Amino acid sequence: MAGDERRQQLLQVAMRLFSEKGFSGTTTKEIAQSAGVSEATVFKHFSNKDELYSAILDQKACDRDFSNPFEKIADHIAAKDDFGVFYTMALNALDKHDQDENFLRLMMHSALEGHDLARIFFENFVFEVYEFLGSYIHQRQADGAFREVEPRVVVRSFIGMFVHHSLNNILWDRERKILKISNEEAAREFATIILQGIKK
Amino acid sequence: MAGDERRQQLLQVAMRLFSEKGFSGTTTKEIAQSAGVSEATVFKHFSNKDELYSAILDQKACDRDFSNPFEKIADHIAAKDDFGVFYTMALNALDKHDQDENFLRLMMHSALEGHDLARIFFENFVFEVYEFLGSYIHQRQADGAFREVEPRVVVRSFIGMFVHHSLNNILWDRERKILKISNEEAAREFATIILQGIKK
DNA sequence: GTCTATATAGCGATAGAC
DNA sequence: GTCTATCGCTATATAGAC
Repeated sequence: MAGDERRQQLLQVAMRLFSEKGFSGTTTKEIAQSAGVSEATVFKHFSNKDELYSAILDQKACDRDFSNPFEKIADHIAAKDDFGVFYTMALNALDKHDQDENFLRLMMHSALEGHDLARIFFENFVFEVYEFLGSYIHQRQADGAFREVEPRVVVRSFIGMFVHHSLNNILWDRERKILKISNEEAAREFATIILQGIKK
Repeated sequence: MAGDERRQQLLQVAMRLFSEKGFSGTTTKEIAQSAGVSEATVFKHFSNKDELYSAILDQKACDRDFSNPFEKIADHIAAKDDFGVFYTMALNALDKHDQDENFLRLMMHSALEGHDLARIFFENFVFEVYEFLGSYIHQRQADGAFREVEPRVVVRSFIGMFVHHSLNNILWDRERKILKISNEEAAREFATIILQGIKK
């Protein structure tokens, strides 16, 4: 296998294992075995275990997916389509969490372990969401459409709904037995609750 | 130090370390050093590392704190004081998360690592909250006070707000710089949003 | 109840052949 | 680019003295 190809494969495998068992809970031996190579090969591609995490970070940091939601809701923002803004935001996140199940786990592990991965994600993406959505809420308050609440509290409440929902699905309810609901329905309910909750 | 006393001390130390670094990220040596004893002493009190986790589980499982919120909101339930129910619920959780910062971290680590601790907590406590609060919402829908929404979706949305808020505080905003808000204010906002969000 | 000393195994990482 | 073999270290756990 070509160098770059192998490197990518190892990154994928490491990402999956780190997301399942955390950094300290994953051994280089497991990574090697899951990739079907020897441990020595792993260390030829990444000089040490930490570098594997850094490589994941580099890859995720460059991932333009993070800026996607803003593009997706730009039209709704411009049209002051409140429901469209919140619904699209939630649905986009829920779908992303479903499509890449490991992502949330990886972030949670990283956050708890104090690794940079989650911090970077937070500073580069979550922070932007607060700014972006917060300023929209502020604007709609000026319009007289929303009541006076600290916009960041609203953003936190809203993000809490769908992040917690995804975490529940991943951690306890993978088969969706406790709460059988599609992402579309969930996004609709969350958007409806938050909008009704802050409207004037 | 007496056997029971030492045992309790070791449990406290282990709980703190597990919550900070997870189970696999914590060494028995660290536990011993933090408690000011030798490793051998740790293994005299707990025959192996896993038993330390089990002992924590036993202790937490017996913790009657978990049933507290229901008692605290019983009056509000009886009086159909909607705001009181949701406000007290949220404030109680936020205060508990503040008072025992390690608790949420321990639960998250445990959940991600697939240990029993979080599962037991979920089945014995969280599940009850869904039942309890869910049936109250159902009742208030029958009263015509709340609109028709799946009660469990409402419960999930609401729990999501304050759990996510606590997680944010613990993981990123320990100094409360990003969102400076007291637990009382937060609980009030969350309760207001959810109530306005589901009222008829 | 606690210690020092030690056993055993697994971890991250390297050397050197192919 | 990959392997086998191996190193040094640390982790869990035990033995046995005090």
